[in-house]
Amino acid sequence: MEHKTISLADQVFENLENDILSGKYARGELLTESKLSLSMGVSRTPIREALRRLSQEHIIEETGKGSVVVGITEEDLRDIFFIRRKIEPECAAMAAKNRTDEQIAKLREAVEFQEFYLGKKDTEKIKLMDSRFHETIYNMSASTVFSDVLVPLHRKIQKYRKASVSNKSRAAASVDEHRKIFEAIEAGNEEKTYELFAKHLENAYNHMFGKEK
Amino acid sequence: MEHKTISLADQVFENLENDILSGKYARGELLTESKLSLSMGVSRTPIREALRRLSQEHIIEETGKGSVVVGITEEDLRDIFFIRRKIEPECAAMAAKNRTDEQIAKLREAVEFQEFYLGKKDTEKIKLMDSRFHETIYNMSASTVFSDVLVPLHRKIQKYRKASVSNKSRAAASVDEHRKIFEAIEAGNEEKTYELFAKHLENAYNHMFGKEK
DNA sequence: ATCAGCATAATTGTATACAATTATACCATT
DNA sequence: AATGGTATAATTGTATACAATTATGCTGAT
Repeated sequence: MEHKTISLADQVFENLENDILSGKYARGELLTESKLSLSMGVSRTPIREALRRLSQEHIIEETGKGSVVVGITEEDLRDIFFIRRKIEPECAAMAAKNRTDEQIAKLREAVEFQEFYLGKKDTEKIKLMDSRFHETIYNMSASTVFSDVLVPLHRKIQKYRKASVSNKSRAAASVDEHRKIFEAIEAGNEEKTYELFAKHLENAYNHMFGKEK
Repeated sequence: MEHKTISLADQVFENLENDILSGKYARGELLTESKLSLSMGVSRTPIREALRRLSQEHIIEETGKGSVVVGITEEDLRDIFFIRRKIEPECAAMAAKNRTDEQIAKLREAVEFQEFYLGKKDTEKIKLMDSRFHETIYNMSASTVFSDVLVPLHRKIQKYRKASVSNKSRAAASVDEHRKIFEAIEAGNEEKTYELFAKHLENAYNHMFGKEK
């Protein structure tokens, strides 16, 4: 049993990020440390920490007198996809190059779980495994720079309520693409990984915004 | 006089980031909150806040028992340049599109100061104005996503001690390129801005790592 | 001499107390 | 009624106190 205890600050961050990106807290709403402290039942210290992290990721904006909820706009979504399409295929290719057995196992597991939950039509779990798939690849690249850039971008997209991958057809296709990407990474085929990944992101983009560009 | 008072936490962050990226604190060194608190003469609270931010940018790594200095490696530099070359020209093109008079004025000022300090051979000031030039462009893009990604990347490069733009020939060429980029942005010419910027980054990269790739 | 175990110290995590700043509301004056 | 000023309250910034965990070193037994 080596259960890593998660700090209150981390939990608060998780909850707040979720509540904001999922729309529970509306854009423009004002959050204060005291009220959050009261409503969440923890002291201001962990609250402050979480707010600072959210502020750094531009999910809220600290005004000096409360924090205003910013959330994420459709324009943000487009920018995020633009950046991901420009750099994430390269990151995946690096993963194919630097892969370790342990990471390959973890990636395979993410794919297999996605296939399993696809059958169950459990979209929440599918999204969870989607995060694991992509973040595992970020780690496999062995580049903290790529990881630091891509993790927050992916998290924002992932949790955005409108970005529901609930559309069944896309979900199935997406999982299928993950399977093929996984195989390319496992085989260490950098070029193929790059191309499959670029196509994967293009498809996701087109599905989200429509074919017309 | 509306001097925005800078919080202790911000100052601590600035100082620590500088000390780490400039090499004062060596890679692998262990920082503890108590010692920093003592040596900097402030309580642990602002220290913690600064450490968290540094950790989020992977400049240090929190181990649960002190924070290990990570700094920035040459591999990081390459990754940063890769990403910048992929997305920063687009950001500059957006700046050319969304420019405002006020921002144009600020950008012009940055270029003119650089030209002035180039004559004075004041490399520190040149670097400072280089930061202002690039960060102004990030702001002009009016995209928080691009800005959030690019600002930390540029800061890391900027402060890296080996990345001294002290080489006179490159400094002169760089300032000249800034001037031309500024003119393209002022004119609102997106395509030209994109191309000039791409070339600017390519030149900076080649100067730092040598032509061979 | 070596190793186990326990006491001690060092460190982070959290809560609370206090300071400083800023908004707000109320009251008095015109 | 409008305005200005002042007291009050709300909020963040900082410091400190306390809790919990973990490393460290010492002591004693074999």
